[in-house]
Amino acid sequence: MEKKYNSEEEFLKDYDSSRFEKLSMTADILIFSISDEATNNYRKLSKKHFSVLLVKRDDYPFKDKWCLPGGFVQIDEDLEDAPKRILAKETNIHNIYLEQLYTFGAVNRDPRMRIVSTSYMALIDKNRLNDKLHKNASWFNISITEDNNIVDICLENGIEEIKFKIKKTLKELTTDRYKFEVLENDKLAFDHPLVILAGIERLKNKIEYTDIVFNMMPEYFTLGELQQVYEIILGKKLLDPAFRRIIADKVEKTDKMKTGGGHRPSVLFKYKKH
Amino acid sequence: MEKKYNSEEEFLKDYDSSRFEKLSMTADILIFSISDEATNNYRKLSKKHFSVLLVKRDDYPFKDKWCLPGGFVQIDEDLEDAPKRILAKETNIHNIYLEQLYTFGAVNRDPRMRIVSTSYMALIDKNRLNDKLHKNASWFNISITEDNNIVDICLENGIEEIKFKIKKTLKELTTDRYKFEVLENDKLAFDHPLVILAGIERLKNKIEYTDIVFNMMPEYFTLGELQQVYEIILGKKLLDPAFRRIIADKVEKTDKMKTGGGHRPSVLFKYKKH
DNA sequence: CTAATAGTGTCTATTAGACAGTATGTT
DNA sequence: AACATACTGTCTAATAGACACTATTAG
Repeated sequence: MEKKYNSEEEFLKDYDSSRFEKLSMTADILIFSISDEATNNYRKLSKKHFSVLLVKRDDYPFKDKWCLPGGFVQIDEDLEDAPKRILAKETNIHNIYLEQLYTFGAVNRDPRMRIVSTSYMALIDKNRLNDKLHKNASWFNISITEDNNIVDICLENGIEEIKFKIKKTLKELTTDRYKFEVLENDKLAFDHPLVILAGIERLKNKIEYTDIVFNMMPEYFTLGELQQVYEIILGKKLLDPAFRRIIADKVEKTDKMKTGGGHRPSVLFKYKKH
Repeated sequence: MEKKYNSEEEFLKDYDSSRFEKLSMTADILIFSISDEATNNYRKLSKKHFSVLLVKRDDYPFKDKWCLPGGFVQIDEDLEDAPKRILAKETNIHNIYLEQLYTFGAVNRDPRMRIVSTSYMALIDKNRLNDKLHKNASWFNISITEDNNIVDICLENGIEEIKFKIKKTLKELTTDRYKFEVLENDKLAFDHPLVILAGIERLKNKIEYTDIVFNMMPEYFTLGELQQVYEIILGKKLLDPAFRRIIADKVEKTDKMKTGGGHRPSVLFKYKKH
């Protein structure tokens, strides 16, 4: 029989916080951005890639594998402050777009002990980064194909290639939710393949009904560049007039132009808030 | 200087899991359903309500306040199994729609100690529940109004009324994300006002592009009933022909009819998977 | 007959998709 | 001149919104 208390204070004074075995939490961050690939044809636009920042692990566990930037949530730190702290360490930018993605908590997801991880998605404009990357960090371009509910993801940074496959199976009857299962993965630590996929899907989805893309754009951009970004994230070509109609009220014409491309110059636009 | 290890096994054997102070986790579940309100006019359809299951707290902390069903995540239990276990205890239904909502982790959200809580949203058809509710549990009808970024929510179960207000403030520059702040709240424990709002918003959003509503519908229903459910969740009237066009390929006509309403009988439909 | 809901036809307005055409810089 | 991209006009198809009308039952 439990003891009876007369007030909240009395109860709290007596509370045994070790009644349940405690666990650790980490925060992992998917930092997404857009990369430019130089072209050898002076006329052509530089090809854009959608990329994610990974860190090579120096230490155990998963030594020499790649993982998302992350770290332990401190006992006196709000959950959402952990990714902010890590982001500040990893980049030198302030005011970064950050949103909570999903909390992963399989019992054996970490070999050290029970660790639950809340993942976050951050979107940045790489150009603001002025090369202050952490020494083990590297941008990987993402390519993704899906066939018959098997998702193939390939990440490459010019030196190394990371490939993995994830199987999606319909979980419940009346839902759009899937169960995700990692089929092949040599080079990524933890359950990070799942986190990466979750982030890509969230972004793909949100780009259609929010303005989050602009977090990855420089201050001034051409509509062609913006369209390219939409195209690589959505994974499909868009028709120019339709695209321009849709984003017309999200952008603002400036009096600047982008010239020097071996073709007609393009007007530079700015993001315009609602 | 850290010790150097030669293998993952060696490292793990030596790993000190108490390097960071650990914390506890709970899972809270928003169980949503649709309630019928009896009418005194034999002709009229019974009014439908959108409702949430709350539990009155018998013990400290927050003794005598209402809260969401929830409990501690066990050390040897997958995160997503915790809400399933709690749901099984609270209801007698299997195969319930369950989706992870958000993880709340403010340092002082629980007066006992550091507790991070992952919230889940469950959708059920109350009719399958055959009255096996937990003794302290009760269904509350939800009404919600928003004015000038202040959300007013009122929950009532026929006996008691729970009112609270939440202020939404735009957080970041280029996003749709808000910061939520509870302004008034006497009767709900913890940060559960925030959890409830997060759930309502998620559902409101998802009802438009998924089939989740059908998790709250009985096997056979009329299109009028289905439309009523859409209307209370979206908080607006819909036009019949438009509604029927939209859900046409999600439902299947049966040869059953619903009669006895003092008006033209209605064909009963079933959910049809894509 | 009447109140109340069920269910459909159709017109219009808006939005999305497609294609063709014109414009203009660099080498 | 020619290449590559920028940008626009317009036709058509599909979708959403609105309204009016018919149908059918219990009391």
